[in-house]
Amino acid sequence: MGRRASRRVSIKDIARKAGVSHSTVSRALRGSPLVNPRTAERIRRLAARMGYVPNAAARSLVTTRTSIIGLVITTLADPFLAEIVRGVEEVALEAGYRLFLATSNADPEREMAAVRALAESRVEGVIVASSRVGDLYLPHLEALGVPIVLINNQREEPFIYSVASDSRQGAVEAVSYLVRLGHTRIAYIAGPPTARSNRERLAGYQEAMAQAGLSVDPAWIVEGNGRPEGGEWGIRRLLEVPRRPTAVFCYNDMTAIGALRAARAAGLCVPEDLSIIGFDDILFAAYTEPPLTTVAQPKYEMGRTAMSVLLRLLQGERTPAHLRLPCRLVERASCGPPLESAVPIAPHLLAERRLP
Amino acid sequence: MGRRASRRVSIKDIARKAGVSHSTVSRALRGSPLVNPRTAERIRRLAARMGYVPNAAARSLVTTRTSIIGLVITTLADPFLAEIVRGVEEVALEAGYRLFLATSNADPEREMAAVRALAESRVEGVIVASSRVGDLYLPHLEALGVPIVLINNQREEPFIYSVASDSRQGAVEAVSYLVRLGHTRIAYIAGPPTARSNRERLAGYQEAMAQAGLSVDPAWIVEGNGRPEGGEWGIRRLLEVPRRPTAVFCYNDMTAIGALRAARAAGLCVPEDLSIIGFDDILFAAYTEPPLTTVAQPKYEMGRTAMSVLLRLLQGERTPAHLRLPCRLVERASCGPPLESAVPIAPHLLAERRLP
DNA sequence: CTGAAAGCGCTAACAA
DNA sequence: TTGTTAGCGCTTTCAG
Repeated sequence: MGRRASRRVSIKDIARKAGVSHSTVSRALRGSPLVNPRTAERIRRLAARMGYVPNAAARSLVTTRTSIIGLVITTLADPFLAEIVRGVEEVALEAGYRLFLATSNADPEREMAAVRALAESRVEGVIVASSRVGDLYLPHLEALGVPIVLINNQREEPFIYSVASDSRQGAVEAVSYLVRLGHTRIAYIAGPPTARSNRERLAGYQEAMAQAGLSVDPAWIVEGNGRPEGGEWGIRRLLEVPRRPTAVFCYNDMTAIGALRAARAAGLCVPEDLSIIGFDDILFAAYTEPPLTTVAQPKYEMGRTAMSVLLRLLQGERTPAHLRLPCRLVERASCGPPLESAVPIAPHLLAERRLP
Repeated sequence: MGRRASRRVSIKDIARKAGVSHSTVSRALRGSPLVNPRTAERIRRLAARMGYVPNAAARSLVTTRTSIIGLVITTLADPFLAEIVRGVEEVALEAGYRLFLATSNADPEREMAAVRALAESRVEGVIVASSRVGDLYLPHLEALGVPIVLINNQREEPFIYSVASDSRQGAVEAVSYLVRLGHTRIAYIAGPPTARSNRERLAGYQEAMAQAGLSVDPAWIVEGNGRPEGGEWGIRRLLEVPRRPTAVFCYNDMTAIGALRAARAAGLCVPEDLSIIGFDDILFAAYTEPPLTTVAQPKYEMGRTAMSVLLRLLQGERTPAHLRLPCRLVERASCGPPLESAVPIAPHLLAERRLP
């Protein structure tokens, strides 16, 4: 009620009022067993009444512990990150840690400023949740001398801790789903060639095809860039291939959105003429036309896991350096069995086919 | 290069090596004029070489300033927030402030924990960037006794500082655009009835209609909920209205996405049979089918402005309590002139009309 | 221009 | 069980 902001009350103020020493107050407030339970209770009540709020700076100065974790993100604009951050924060809070936000927007100057801020506030650990961390950034982060956990890092950093989703397994999941649907000619529209996730998804695609005894026409693997344009190019290229695929596995949902658009522009019906499957399960995937079947990454769990790993490192415990969390198929409406006809129906006949 | 993490170097360490007192080092490092420029330079070089990093906790203990701003967000999952946070962070960084993240996910317990964390770390100010802040939350935040700036707050808090986009003006923008296109029968699919933004957009809609000398059939104003389902219901209702509208202004883009879907399901072509306009310009608006014409809120600017207002408050300067930033029309492809025919063409004729 | 000394709010020996 | 004392790393008087 009467908590005013003017000069905050300190343990000394409480001590004076309670007629004890400030160390007794300190002990009582932290639940030390070295205080008479009755005085302890009295002190706690008094502290509450006086509106006492511990000063984190003072405490950390003497304990040399700050209970702060640096959360490094390239950009919040990545719709992917929200759930990850939620997971991180939840575990952090439970363990009494706070989150310091450091976004860099891929600007080197900002990155340096962010690292400096993290250093000055003496973060105890760092979680990097950004697909692409600047080449210079990571070394500077390491110079902080605190444990670092990377989430879904695109480059391989063997010397560091990381949590990632199992892109390869997710890709296998997607492609074998298409195989079960009856497809035999399945294409892959790739993402950024340097991205690790792209290499893994490609590997998963090839593995699933091989497992199904299906051969892969090299023309079915086309380049993309992880954005809608990439999906559009991809579909256009794919439409010219002699043995035209009946299903397309896309590097990610943004690519799939472009693919959907290009397919429509070419007069193809999804999924009747072409099945399209994405990867990521972004918020928007449920609202495309048709709603996008995709592979969901365990975002929230990755966040939780990363923070748990960091916690273990902070307690000096051993923990596996690289964790992989499985992905999960999300069936919506952009995939279906292939049409009986070997060749997709020409666009000008499409309208007819819609009449039952 | 040999920056190791073992016991950090302090100004005393530097002082010893430089043969001066630690206060001289302190002065030199902060660029005080009370030091011989030459020794100052020498000290700074030495500090850099020794890998000195100031200890924010120690400094803030004596200055009683923390340079920390609390950033309160309900959830990062709102795609809307990313740009706002970017703006906030940019200004904060420029001014030497750091951001402390406090998300609550609308969980009262989490909210309390978050407030406590903010209090203990002695944030100097708070920015609340969440459409809906818990009824209990705000009073607790105010008990912190530090300036608070709300961004796009949905309830009216007359006693507090706020930055918001001008929803009414944005709505006028949207509706008069439809009027210019030639529409006279324009509907509004509303958002959450309690939301301030909804009331303002409705007011803007009515204002623009009146300005254009157009009467509003009450049946053209239908309920929604700010999510795609709301848009779907809305369209279904609107399709049954005797004087059927030729254009629909939606409370937000998510509503518009639902509207788009329902229109398609009803066999209507957008924009030929029905123009649809959204609000917010979420990332996804560019990728709907057809790409959504909408009204963009100045997200980034709101973030910057909010932080600037906070800065001014922190410096004890006067600043307007409530700021409104204008919205801006983003033309894409979901709006067009109304068809000459008074009644939309029946679905089975649509295919024909596409061939010219 | 520089140094000595005090103290920010707290924790943690060490005594009593 | 409690109080006394020292000190975390820094800024800031106050004297020189």
